[in-house]
Amino acid sequence: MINLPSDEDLMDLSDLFKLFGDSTRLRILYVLHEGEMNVSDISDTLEMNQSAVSHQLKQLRINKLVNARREGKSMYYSLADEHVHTIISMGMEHILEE
Amino acid sequence: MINLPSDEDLMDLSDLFKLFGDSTRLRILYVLHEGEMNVSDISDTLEMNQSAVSHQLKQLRINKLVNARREGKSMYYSLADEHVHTIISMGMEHILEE
DNA sequence: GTTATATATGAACAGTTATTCATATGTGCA
DNA sequence: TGCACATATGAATAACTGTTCATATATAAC
Repeated sequence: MINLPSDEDLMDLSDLFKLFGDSTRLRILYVLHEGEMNVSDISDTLEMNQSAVSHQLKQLRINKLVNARREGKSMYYSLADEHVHTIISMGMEHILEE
Repeated sequence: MINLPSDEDLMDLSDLFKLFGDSTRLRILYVLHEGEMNVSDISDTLEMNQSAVSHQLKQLRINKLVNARREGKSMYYSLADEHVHTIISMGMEHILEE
């Protein structure tokens, strides 16, 4: 007999991985791995539309992959969790191996 | 200055994570973590359409997350890579923590 | 208050994707 | 060869998702 996680956990888990399944969000996570950064600097660094960045940051925030803090007019984002780095590293190992 | 992976690597990486971003494929991977299994048994275990399972297995195979071998009329699938297990475990830790 | 800057948000559109159905291919056996 | 079983595949559909544009909200300085 096979011991599957509950449907709820499976949904949560696939929702989590969906976040990593987009190269834009991966780029944002890579940038934040260097340290916290505000929205305009992220947009400039990645040469992306501010609105697109903001939409993606919202998803990352809701799913607790990043933290946000306000400083004056700016919002600074940072990685929330060491798992983020581990998951990306494992994935990178996989694709680079062969 | 930030050291981003190449665009190609980022695409490969997001494509890899997309595979984990679907609860059907996660269920298949969980089942295969118990050991190799053929397509009909996977379909029965997960109460899924045979065609749907086959389509998903094809994606997993193309992306080298599973191996396939034929035995008579049946095709037996198994996990291809220890990274699969590590990635899922890290994800599960993340969602269960809080 | 007004204005400028920074970020967030809603709606719309285009592109992608999982599932289903029907059918094809492959294998074993009589 | 013919038939049954196992799996794969192509097309169609429905649902989802990322980006853009326009605009709203928030903060600071005046």
